[in-house]
Amino acid sequence: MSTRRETVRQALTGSTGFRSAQDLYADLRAEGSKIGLTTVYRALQALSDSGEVDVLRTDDGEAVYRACDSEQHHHHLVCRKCSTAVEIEGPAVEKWAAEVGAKHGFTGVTHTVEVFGTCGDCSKA
Amino acid sequence: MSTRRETVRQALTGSTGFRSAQDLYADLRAEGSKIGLTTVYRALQALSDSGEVDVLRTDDGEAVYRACDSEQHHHHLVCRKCSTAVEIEGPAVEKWAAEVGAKHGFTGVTHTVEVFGTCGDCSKA
DNA sequence: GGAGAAAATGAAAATGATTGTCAAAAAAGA
DNA sequence: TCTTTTTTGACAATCATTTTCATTTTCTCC
Repeated sequence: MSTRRETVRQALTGSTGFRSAQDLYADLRAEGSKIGLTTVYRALQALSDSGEVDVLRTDDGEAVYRACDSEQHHHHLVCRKCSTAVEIEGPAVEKWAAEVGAKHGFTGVTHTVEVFGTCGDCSKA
Repeated sequence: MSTRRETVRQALTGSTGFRSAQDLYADLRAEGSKIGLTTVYRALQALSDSGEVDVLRTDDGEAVYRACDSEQHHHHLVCRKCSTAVEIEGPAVEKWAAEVGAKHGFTGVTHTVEVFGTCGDCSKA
């Protein structure tokens, strides 16, 4: 468990929203850390491989990460302005995805579900 | 309606799966077309802007496109081996997404839902 | 049909996120 | 402490996508 990985994990934990590697790197440098960009990428890679953080892709293909509270399978309600996210669950969706996959003869069925919108705070502004 | 855009549209229509710009470009060149890569990108951009084709991102961030039969809102069941896709609908999911968004005070709620798996043909092989 | 304006095209350069390389620095073991 | 292993980070390399810009094609009006 390297120090750097821990640094990145904490930077992520301190945020409620999804953050990009570049973004986190800029923040860490801004607050005085001498961490390198490569290391930030490696830490995020390791953290997502181990399932400690969730990853998703923005519309323009950039990978963004989040340290979620729940260890279990869940989805997100993400603000498209400030990227704040709420962890959500949808048992019905899980079942539906599995069924529709099986119905068409697919095996090893998984799914991605993300809900986007403008959060209450951003809606006011 | 330019000729080139029509060329790209047809190339897409001839495929049941999601295709990347690079991929389509290679195919078109292989079959003798003198089209340029830039034009393929521009055509796909225009087609997706007008809603004529659907776009999604692969795990590694590459944009892939598909000419779907349905003009209406729908989702996809995509084979992760051959990328063949089946258009699917899930009224329950639509409702759930809208509700969960509203419950947390989000406005302008949209969602992305994709189901992945290995299709019957690829499962055999 | 032809001249000129506007839109489309494509080659090549630029961009930007992400990954690979490799030598130096830090941590772990003995 | 000395050696081995792991981690780190500067820099270069990749690769999809976008920009730029000059050329070609299409449109439009005469």
